[in-house]
Amino acid sequence: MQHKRHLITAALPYANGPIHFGHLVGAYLPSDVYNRHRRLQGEKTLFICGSDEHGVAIMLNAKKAGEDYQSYVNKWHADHAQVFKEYGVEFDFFGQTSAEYHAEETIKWFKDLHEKGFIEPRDGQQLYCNDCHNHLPDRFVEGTCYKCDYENARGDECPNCGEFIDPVKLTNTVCKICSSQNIEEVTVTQYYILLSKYHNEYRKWFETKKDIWRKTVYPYVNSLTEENLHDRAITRDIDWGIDVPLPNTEGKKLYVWFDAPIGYVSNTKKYLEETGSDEHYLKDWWQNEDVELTHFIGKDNIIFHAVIFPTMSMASGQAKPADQVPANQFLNLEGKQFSKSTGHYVDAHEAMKDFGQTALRYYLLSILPETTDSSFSWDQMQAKVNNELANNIGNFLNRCLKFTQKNWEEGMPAEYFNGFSNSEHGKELSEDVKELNQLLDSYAIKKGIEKVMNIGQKANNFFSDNAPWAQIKEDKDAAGKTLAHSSIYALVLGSILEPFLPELSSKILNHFKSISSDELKKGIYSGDLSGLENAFSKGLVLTEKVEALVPKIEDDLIKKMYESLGLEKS
RNA sequence: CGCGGGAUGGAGCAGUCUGGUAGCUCGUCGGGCUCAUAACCCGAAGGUCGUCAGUUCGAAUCUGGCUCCCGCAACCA
Repeated sequence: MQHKRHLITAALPYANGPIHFGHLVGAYLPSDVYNRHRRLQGEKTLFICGSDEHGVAIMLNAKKAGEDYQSYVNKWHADHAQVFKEYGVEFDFFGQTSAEYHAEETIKWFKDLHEKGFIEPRDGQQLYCNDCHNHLPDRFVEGTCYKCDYENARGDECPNCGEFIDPVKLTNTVCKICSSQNIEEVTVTQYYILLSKYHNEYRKWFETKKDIWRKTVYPYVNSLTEENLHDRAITRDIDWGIDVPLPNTEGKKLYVWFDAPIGYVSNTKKYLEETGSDEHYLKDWWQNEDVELTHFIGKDNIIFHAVIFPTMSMASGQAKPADQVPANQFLNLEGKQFSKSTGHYVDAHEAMKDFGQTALRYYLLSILPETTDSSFSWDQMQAKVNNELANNIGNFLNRCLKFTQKNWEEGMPAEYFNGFSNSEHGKELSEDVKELNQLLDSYAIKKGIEKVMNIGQKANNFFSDNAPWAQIKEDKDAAGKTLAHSSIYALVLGSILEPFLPELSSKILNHFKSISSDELKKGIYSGDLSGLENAFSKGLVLTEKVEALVPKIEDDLIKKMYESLGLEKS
């Protein structure tokens, strides 16, 4: 089925700390590339994100920072918005789950699921700290394992024997919030979402994804859901979050992971309202079968986007389930995990100041962990940016544009541009661009940017093989034709770089602004070069000053990066 | 024996579903060119595809065991 609309979401960043390269490669850069790609194909897209602002972790850190919850999350929300701006990640809307409009939407979902019999209260045993007065979920306690007597068993799993721990059975239990041992077991009533009731319907839908979803996603979800779906508590006894919309539930809030994914929906609604659109967020988007819904996430979020949210959506009838969940693996830094606390960490804002958007987007996109965990290395970033981006693409543009400008100051005549689209090179270029489209259609973003580099290499080869510097001594028209056709390569490169490196793309296309049109751009992007001869019917005059488009990364800067990590440059 | 993914020339990765001369980018070495950001072009060296066993005429690819790395919901974002 050919989709006409694309609803694209990127994982809601948790408003509890900085966004680093791992988050960018996991969800934000690939979703941005995909969104720009679909837009350039002329398809209608909606790219939605927002801050995820509830949950116990935020409460603890806000308290630690001595701030009230709202201003704490607002601060991180603003910081994240700034990172996205710097890295050129352009959401149509970036909302907040602490906002009133989000609570309204979430309550609607809760009531709907409740009325349809998918939510019910259950009594359960829970630990409560009498010193800091917190209910203690499993990750907030430690104790002695009741199976192997290991003393530092976590509340969810014993690292020694691998047993899945029931936290109320631990002995010598310690509160991880305040280190108190004054912990008691209390009986609490929480509301559960009965995912198990929807197991058959879920599997029926899920099994249609067998040959569509990535092999890092489908087998994993399959193993989690084959037997049954676990009912999950979706309320908590805390004082930050959305109130449970039922009588006699004072002090209970909705669990953060219940409301967070609904944020995609509420933010869509808010966006359409704010922009004065006459579209309806459900009928035109979330319930529209002609919409392709894609969730870009990291592998840690698979269960929520591939199991729980689709089930909530289908069971409530509020929304269609995801079409695609192209989850990415993780990114390491110089072979080890990013860790802010140990300083093995790179601040995304600082990196942007030093390297700029084009270099960072290029390197990060070229190491997207689409199939396996990958590693960020400053040495490799320097090598790849300098050798591939600057020397290949950057230098090609420079040599092509400078040569043209120097020898055809008043412009190149139209006839030089004729014949390219039907030539061997033109046909090959057209095929390559079509292949690029297919790669991006199927979420192969890393292969996509490799394809673009490959096209750049071919452009360089075309230039070198024809040697216009030699041609011009014998036959200026032949040299002119080489340069005109090279300019076409430059124009095409500028167009197809747009999803990946929007800043570089617009610098390239700026040289061609006299001949560009939306129609031509769309044609080129789809691999149809037939509009070129008409576009160049008045020839080409390069009026912009030609400068090095991709500056190289100097050794000193890389050395500085290694020093700030406390590592020797290898 | 909980589940899923991964292990491929110096580095980073593709190829594994659908078995048949091991591929890409970077790095290294040799040559060419000089329009260009000391750049570009051509060529070469370098891998028993984690390990052990099996199936097969033939295995990176299929099967089984093992080792190491990453991740993992069931009131934790």
